[in-house]
Parts: sequence; structure tokens; C-alpha cells
Amino acid sequence: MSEVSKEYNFKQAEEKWVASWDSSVYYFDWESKKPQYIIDTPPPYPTGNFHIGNALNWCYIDFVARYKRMRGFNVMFPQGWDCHGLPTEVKVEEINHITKNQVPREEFRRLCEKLTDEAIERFHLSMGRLGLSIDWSNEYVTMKPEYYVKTQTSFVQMHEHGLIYREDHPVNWCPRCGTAIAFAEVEYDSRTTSLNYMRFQAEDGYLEIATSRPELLPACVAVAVNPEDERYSKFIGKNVRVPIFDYDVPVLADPVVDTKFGTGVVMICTFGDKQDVRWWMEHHLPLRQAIDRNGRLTNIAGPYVGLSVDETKKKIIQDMLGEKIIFKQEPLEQNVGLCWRCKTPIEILSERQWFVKINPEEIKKTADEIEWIPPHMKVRLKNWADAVEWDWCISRQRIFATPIPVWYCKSCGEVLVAKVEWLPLDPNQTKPPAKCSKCGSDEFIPEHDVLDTWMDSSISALAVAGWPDRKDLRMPTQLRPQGHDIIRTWAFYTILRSKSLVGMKPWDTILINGMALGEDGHKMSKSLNNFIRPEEVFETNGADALRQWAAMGGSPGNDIQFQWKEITAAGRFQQKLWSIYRFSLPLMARVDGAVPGQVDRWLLGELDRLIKTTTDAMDRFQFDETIKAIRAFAWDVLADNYIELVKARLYGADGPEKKAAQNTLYTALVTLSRLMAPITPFISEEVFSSLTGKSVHVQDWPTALNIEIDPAGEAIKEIAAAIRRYKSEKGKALNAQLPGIVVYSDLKLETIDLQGVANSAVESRTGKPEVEMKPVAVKPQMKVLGPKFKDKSGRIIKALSGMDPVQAAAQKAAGIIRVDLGSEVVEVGPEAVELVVETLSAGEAVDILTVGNSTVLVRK
RNA sequence: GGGCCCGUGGUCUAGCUGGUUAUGACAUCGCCCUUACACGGCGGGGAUCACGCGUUCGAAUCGCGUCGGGCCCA
Repeated sequence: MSEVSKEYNFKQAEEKWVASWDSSVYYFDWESKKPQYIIDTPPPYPTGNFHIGNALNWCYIDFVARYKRMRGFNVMFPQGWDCHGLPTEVKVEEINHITKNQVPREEFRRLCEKLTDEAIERFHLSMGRLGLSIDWSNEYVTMKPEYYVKTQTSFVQMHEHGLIYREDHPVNWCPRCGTAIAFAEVEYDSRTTSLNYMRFQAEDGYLEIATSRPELLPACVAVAVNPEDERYSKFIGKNVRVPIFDYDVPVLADPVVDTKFGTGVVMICTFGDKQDVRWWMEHHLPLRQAIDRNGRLTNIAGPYVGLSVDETKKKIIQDMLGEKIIFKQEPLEQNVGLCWRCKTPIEILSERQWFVKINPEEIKKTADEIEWIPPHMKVRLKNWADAVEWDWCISRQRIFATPIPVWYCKSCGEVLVAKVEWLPLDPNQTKPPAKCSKCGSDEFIPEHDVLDTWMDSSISALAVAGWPDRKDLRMPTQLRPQGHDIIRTWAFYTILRSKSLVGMKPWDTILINGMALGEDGHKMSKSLNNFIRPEEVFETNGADALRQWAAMGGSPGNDIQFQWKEITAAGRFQQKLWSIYRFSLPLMARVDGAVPGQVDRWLLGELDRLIKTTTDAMDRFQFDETIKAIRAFAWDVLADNYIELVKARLYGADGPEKKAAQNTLYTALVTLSRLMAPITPFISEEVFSSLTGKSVHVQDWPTALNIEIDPAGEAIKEIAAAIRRYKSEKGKALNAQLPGIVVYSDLKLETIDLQGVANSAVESRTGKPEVEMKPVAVKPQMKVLGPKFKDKSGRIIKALSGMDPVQAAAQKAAGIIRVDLGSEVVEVGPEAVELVVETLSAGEAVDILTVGNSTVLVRK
């Protein structure tokens, strides 16, 4: 009696393994002689919960990690946490009903750390439940001093190499958050605003200009026209007067000005948009800062000082309409830059900030040294590198982030950058152990600004590879898996930093996965209510089912839709596999020296082919091909065909034939569970460990032995299927006994399994039966004819199809077929046609089945 | 406005270094409780491969264009 439950209890099994697996088998061995395979796991931002999108990324990584381990690599699948950043600050403010300025910096930082620690704990649970083989001995947390000492070290080193500098420069500024932000943090949204036409007084007459931002009038530093625009050529080089604020600005000529937009005259402000910045730099214009860090107008704005941007806009338009300076308004569709976090429209301000030099050519060159999967994702990175307009602004006016290790001399203003050996430190907490190198003063003002979070996470590859402490730095790492949404940030910055700090590419290969979409085809989000938590799937079908969904979702790089039907299908496959296992357990056995029969050799050949297919697919990161091949083998080949064929032997008397079947079945299950281990670690372990007493996750990947599929075994499988079909068509039960079966084949087919599966007496003969084989149709072989006859193929095919099938068969048998094209006769080889043959029983009391090269007679 | 990707039965998807009847899953229909599995088995129906033009003896597959969708950016 079987003790195995009828249904696979995935929940019980998975929870059991989560609790009992020894995670130390996944640790990277720094002393190992095996080839290293280090994965630069993206450290997630630990707010909220682990979601399906995370699960997808991590499944990909885990498939690779488990596979590479089985292939004999010394794998490091580390896990980091990218803690710093605004979302956490915002959340802390929400939860505690405070703003960050209401509590001391250290207190606020502590609240952020607490929130982050809690979030990391939740992630740990979900990740464990998903069955991830993470190397927890290499976990890192960017908010801890052990990690941010590396960030600070990287800052100091890049500063020493002249790659980091501080200067006044336009930056993207979020007035709500009160901080500078990088381009990567700017979102764009389309808004409707008004285009205002206004007059600027000139020496003779006036210029009409159109602007969507009249509130920036006090920041106007020039007016520009297109040099080709004849309407305005007489104004070029002259001055015009800015209305209301009453000062002169020059009229410039610049080919970028669109003559068709508005009046063809634009005003240049410092700064309305990026184009203003370009003009400002190009024409060496003065700076008029009209907006301050809080988004309010400065004192150069005269009557509008202290008002917000929106208030000013309303008021100035009103005033200018009143004075008839604005003479026309029209609606305008405009893309507005927004702060990615709070959606506030950003301003461009000139600020003294810290910058990292960007060298787009070097980044593109390094990107070329990396293998991109899929390859077209590299284009995105290159496009981004080409689009970068100014250096990377790395300072932020925030609290929860890595401090910039810098002081300024109180008396002479000299900048003192910390020495590497002083780190880690917070300049607000620590005084430098040195005097000012310029004036000898020992009084300093600490740098209040902190570093962009990307400064932490863009050294993740370096950090896991042992930088900066280990002598045997393990760079480059082997793999960076990540989503395509963060190519312009994470991939870009990581390449930049690795190159800058150690002169190397960060990874050999970058594997890009798609986004997880909801069942409605849109990106999963709470607001669209298409959001699925991994825990829901753990409850309904288990982690292995979710992992199968991740594997099934098409080629890497494609977005993949979450679908319950895929989860259902995955659950059914698990159940099928369980049924196979349950059936096999009391019947199979490992029998050394068993001699496989034809059907066994067919199965072993198919198994060998499966090993080759899955190995090749895993090497190419094509997880969908892997899982599909596994399902097809287990379900179709093994369960529906092999097991049905050998049941009689398995249930039958002891003997070499039974032993062969027992051993083949055992081999198939043990091998299959190993092949499945990277994708479905739980059920694989359940099966493998119960058969062998060992864990599947410390096994080697199966090796293909180049076993040929036995054509006789394959023929038997097909004949069995034909008999099944025959019974079905005749309305007979599948186990109905037939009066007798005679199989004709030159393969000398064994009868034992056919007798069992047909539940009838089977006789195996060679040669052809005494029945009429009548050719009924000619099928020309395009593959053969096309390349040989080119433009004649069409007519040849037509002629062949029209031939008398009996004649064609005779000619084919003779080795040459003459085709009459009317104008000429062409000779084609026998391989150029296939014949459809109908077999007639010629009045005998038999039904005839033709299966490949075999003929089966079934007595009536 | 630019770049990249995509458009295959009701739904999702494979194929896309061109070769005649296009893969699988889910759904659907018919038959079958055949001693592992009805979350199963057997069989069937269902796609002018978005549209147009072109290259070719031959195009889902290659090229150009149009339309539609997504992502990234301006």
C-alpha cells in the first residue's frame, strides 16, 4: 500500500524544506579552486513588501545560481539592501506625523533605520519562502557603516583622481523636497498650460515673444531668434527691454530657435528648461536667479518677491494683461519635468553641488565589452549615454543617506576631503584629525549634504567582489541580472563607477528581465488593482508554481503578464509529477546491470536528449525552453507513453525485462528531479531526496551520454498510440482485448510491451504484409526541389502533384522520376517526392494501421 | 519629436539564419472512471501569422511603408 498521498501537498512540503534546508551549502567559498560565478544581485529598496516583480527578478537569478552550482561553479548569490533615499524619509514623516526638520538629524536617521530593518525582515521571509538559494554570508546593508565606508572610500578615491568636483552648476531641483535631483529622477508628464504673447520694447518698434513661463520674466537674460528668420534680422545684436522689470537684454541669433513656434522669438531665462541651460553656457550669459530653493521668487523679482511660482504666474499674467503687455494667450500642450517621488514640477536652479564626471564614450566602450542578453538592451544604454547633457549631480539635501566626508575651513573656506583611513564618518559628528592645509585653522564647518543613493548601489559589484579590502579582488563579476527599467540608472552608474575605481567592466554578462504585468496587461500597481502578492500564490499553488510561471514567461527581456491560468497549469504539472512519483515509488528500483529493452532504450534516448536541450537552454538563460522541455518529457514521453507501455512488465513476474523497466523508471525520475532542481527546488527535493536520501541541491547537473533513441522503441510507442486511437475510433474500451495483432516492421520489434498495452496477443514479423498498398497522392518536397530548380520549382510542383500516384510510385522505386513540363522533361531524384499510401485489406478480416514504416494488422 | 521592442486561433505565447498541412498552455466540443493521476486519458474544432507594397521559385520569418500597443527618452 502506498503511503504517498494522492494529492501533492505543496504547502506542507515547501514549508518543511524552507525550515530544514541548510543555507550554508549556498555560501561562496573564497578559498575554492572551482571557477567563480559571482552574481551582482541588484539590492532592492526595502520599502513595502516583496512583490511579484521582485519575485520575477529573483527567480531568474535563482535559476542561474542553482544551475551554475550544479555545473560545478563556486557561486556567490549575495543579497544587498539599498536603504537610503527619499521614499523612506517620506514614509517616516507619514508614520510619525512629523517633518524631518522637527526632530534632530540623528533621531530622524534612527527612525529611518528602524523602518528599513523591519522591511528587510519582511523581505527575508518572502524570499525564503520562494526558495531562493541566497548566500546570506554575503549580505550587505548600505545604511550600515560596514557598507557606507565603501561608498565614502569611493568618493574620496574618485575625488583624488579628479573625477569628483564641486561647483556652481544648474541642477534639477525639487522645491517640495528641497533637494537637487539627478536626471534619472526626473519624470515627464504632459500638462496643458497657456502660451502668452507679449511685447518687448526695442529701439525702433518692439519684438513680440511667446512664453509659457511669464513668471520667469525677472530671470530673462536674453532673447533669441533664428538667424534665418528675416522678420527679425534687424534686431540681432541690438537690445530689447524686459517689461515690468525694466532692464535691457541682448537679442541673439541661434539656429535652434523654431521659427514656427509662437512668434519665432523666445526668451532665455536662467532657467526655464534644459535648452535655456544650453544657450546660457553657449552664449556666456549672466545668471539671474529668480527662484529660490523653496520655489519662491527672489528679490530680483521686485513686486513678486516671496510668492510661489504658481502665485507669481497668476499675478504676473493678470498684471501684464492689465497693462496690455500680454496681447494674446493660447493653450499649449507641454511636457513638464516632475520629481519622480512627489510629482512636484521641478525647477532648474544654479547651485553649488558635487558632481561626478561622466565620460559617455568610455561608458559605451565598456558596455561593448559586456555581453547583453538580449543584445538590443545595450542600445538603450548607449542612447542614454548620448543623451546625458551634464555631469552626474551626486549631492542631495537630505538626511537618510551616506554623509559626504568633507569639511570646509571656517576661516579660509578651504575644502578638506577626508582621508580614506578616517572613514567611515559623518562630518557633522566628527571633527577632522587635521588642520586646514592652507591656513592652519582647526575650525571647520561640516558638509551637510549627503550622497545620492546611486552612489551606494552603483558599487554593489565592487562590494561583493571584495573591494576595497581583499587582495584577490574578484572583478569582474560574472552576472548582473536586472529589469530593463533601470538600465539608464543602475547599469549606467555601475559601469561608470567600476571603470573609474578599478578600471574594469563590472560584469561579464548582463541579463535583462521584463516587467511583471498584471492580468489586465498593465504594469502591476495598487492603483490599477491588478496587484498580486507572491504570498497569494504560495497559498494557492505554492512557490514552485510561481517559479514555473517566471520561467514560462517567454524569453528574457520580454515583459511577462501574470496569469492565474499559468499558475494553474504549473500546479497541474506538479500534481502530474507527483502522480508519476506515487505510481513509480513501489514499482521502480535501482538495478545495476539491468539490460534495457527497445522501449527502455527509447526512453533513455529521450532522457538524454532532454539533458542536452535543457543544458543548452540554461546556458543561454532561456528558462522557458527549459521548463517546456521538462514538461513535455515528463508528461508526454514518460507518463503518457513510457509508463503505459511498461506497466505490464512492472506488474509482471520478476525477470530481466522487469528489472530493466524498474531501473529505467528510476533513472528517469532521479535525472528528471535533478534537471528540475533549479526551477522547482521544492518538488525536486521531495522526489530526489526520498529516492536517494540525499539533497538534490548538492548534486551535479546530469551529463548527456549520447544515447541514441532506439528507433524500434520509438516505433513501438507509435504503434501503441495507433492501437489506442484505433480502439477509441471503434468505440472499444482502451483495455479491450483484440482478437490478435500482427506487426510488420524491419526493426524486429519486441512484443512484450505492445501485448501489455494492447491487452492482446501480438505477433512481430519482418517484411511487408500480403496486402495492397495503393499510392493515392504525390507530395512534392519543397525543401529538395526549391534550391535545385529555383524558378522552375513552381511548375515542377504542379506537374508532380498532377501525376498519377501509381506511376510516380513506380518511378520513385526505380530511382528517378521524369516530370513532363510540356516544353521539357525534367528528372528528379526519389527524395523529391513523398507518397501518401492507402492500405487496403483486400477483403481480409483485418483492419490495417500504417505507422511510419511499420504496418499493423488487427484481426476483426 | 527621437530611440528600442512588440502585434500569431477566444486569451497568453513558441517559432522569425525563408522551404509546402504554424508550437504549447488555458478555454471550448465529443468520447472514456483503461488497477498513478478526472488537477486524468483519447480525439476534434478553432489563426487569410495587424495591414500594404517589395525581394524571392517560395515569406509568420528578409526590406520599406502604414496603423495599433508598450517601454525609455526629449
